[in-house]
Amino acid sequence: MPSREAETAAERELCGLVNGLARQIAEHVRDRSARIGLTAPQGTALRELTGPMTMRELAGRMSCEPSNATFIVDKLEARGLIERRPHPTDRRAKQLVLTGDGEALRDKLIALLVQESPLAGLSETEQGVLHALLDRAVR
Amino acid sequence: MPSREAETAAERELCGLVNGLARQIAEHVRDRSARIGLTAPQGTALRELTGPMTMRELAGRMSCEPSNATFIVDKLEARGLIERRPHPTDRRAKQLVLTGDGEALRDKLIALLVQESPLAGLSETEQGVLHALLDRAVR
DNA sequence: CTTGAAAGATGCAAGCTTGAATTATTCTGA
DNA sequence: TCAGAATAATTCAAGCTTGCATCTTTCAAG
Repeated sequence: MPSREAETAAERELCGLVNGLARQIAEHVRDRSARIGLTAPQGTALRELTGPMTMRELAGRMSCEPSNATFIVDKLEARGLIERRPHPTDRRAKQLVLTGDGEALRDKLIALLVQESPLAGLSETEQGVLHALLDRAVR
Repeated sequence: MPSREAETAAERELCGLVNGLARQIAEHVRDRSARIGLTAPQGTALRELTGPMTMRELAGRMSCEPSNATFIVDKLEARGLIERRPHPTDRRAKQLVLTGDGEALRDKLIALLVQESPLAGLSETEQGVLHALLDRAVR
């Protein structure tokens, strides 16, 4: 039976590993986004725009504050990749919609992101186990 | 056998989970650091200062750029928690050493960080499996 | 020895992120 | 109905992070 001390040390190491992997993933997104002239957060936003959604929904998917989503969407809108439309049923909200250019660039980005994913080192079964564990951890 | 498409979708979801957990860990550090009057990066630096080390080594442990480590160490030094000493064998480098106050505050922080860790939801065996998987992934 | 490449640390500009207001709109209960 | 709470989005200031340029010191090949 490991000591309490060794236990917490292992836990801290585990945190380090999680952060390291997250960092690697972020680096991957940054690299691929740069190839199409976008910053990492801009690329993340484009990736998460799987369909029309509100600012808040996008912020949730990007795991960032709504005010930050505003900042990033401003950039994408200025580039003509996104449109901010009035929400059909809630006048408080905006509905984000990709333009034609936005759609095209998103397809390109997705294709780039698939290549050499940081998780490629794990088999499909391993990814399944990892998924289950993380699901339980973040609960 | 899952389609290529479903496969990449699962992979993307997995990335989201990793980021989510990393975020939760960061939030935990931010919260505990705040209780002793430090920001999250300052707390991380204090936690990683397990002994005398160079700026570069600290940056490596914190997974950040050396220039950022400079910024953060400036703050901790101004607070009297850290000292920058000349490195004993390499005149290019600095040796970071905790002051008495620094040691005391670090102990307090470690004790706080142990409580209700985001990974507490996982059993010890599960943490072991997770550790092995992440190790393979970040390789 | 000496010259050039590399490594440690820092300064700075630019961009990212957060948290705390602010405004507009919707929801809820009396 | 209507006042108050809650929600969507935005603005702004302050702090964080990165990348690049610079300086100093060390290393390595000739």
